[in-house]
Amino acid sequence: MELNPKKTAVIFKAFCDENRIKILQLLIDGEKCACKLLEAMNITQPTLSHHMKILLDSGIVNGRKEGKWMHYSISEEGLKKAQEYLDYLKGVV
Amino acid sequence: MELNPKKTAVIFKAFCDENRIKILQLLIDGEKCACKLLEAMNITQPTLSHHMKILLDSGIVNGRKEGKWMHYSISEEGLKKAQEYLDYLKGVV
DNA sequence: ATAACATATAGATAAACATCAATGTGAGGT
DNA sequence: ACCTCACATTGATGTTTATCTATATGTTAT
Repeated sequence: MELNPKKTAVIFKAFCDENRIKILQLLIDGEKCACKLLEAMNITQPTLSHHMKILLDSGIVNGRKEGKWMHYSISEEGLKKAQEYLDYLKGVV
Repeated sequence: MELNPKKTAVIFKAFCDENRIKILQLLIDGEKCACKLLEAMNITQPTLSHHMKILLDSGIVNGRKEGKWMHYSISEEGLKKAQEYLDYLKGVV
């Protein structure tokens, strides 16, 4: 079980900002490139870039570069880690 | 499913601070009063009070007043909501 | 009623964070 | 080589958050 408080906090940073929740929502139906996310969000390109960095650092989102484009998708593995922590709190683990 | 980005962010605020993760860790083995949490943490009493408020607002922690003492415990229901959101992201729901 | 205790609230401050405009980087296309 | 496009990085700014000291509130014991 993940017991390091700092690391755990970094994982859940993914979910504690309104715009990042919106971004995750957009990724539910599969991988999207940054440009698609940008046009769906009401923020500037550098702000999106900032949020994507936090999402990558959290492990909740995967990034894949293809030519000029950056493709983002939800990480099953990252989600699993977050779920494992919640299970741990629940006393399941 | 919880779809409101703002509300979802409030739930997960519980987990995105190092000290709150430590507090949740202390609550895993059952209900504890604020004074017990305080002596286990390296923060002042008002700072603990501040974090407990955020944890209550998130729904992840329950509070119960008994005389002078305030007893806190992890909320199964709150955790369930958080888990449902992660399941939703996973495409389970 | 008074004192002591547990917790909350108010107010101040510093650090962290979200945001933007401007600029840098690196990949294709001409 | 040059230009354009997609994205990242930098630097500045305002807002939010974490933290503290001081004080208020409410409960119990004397």
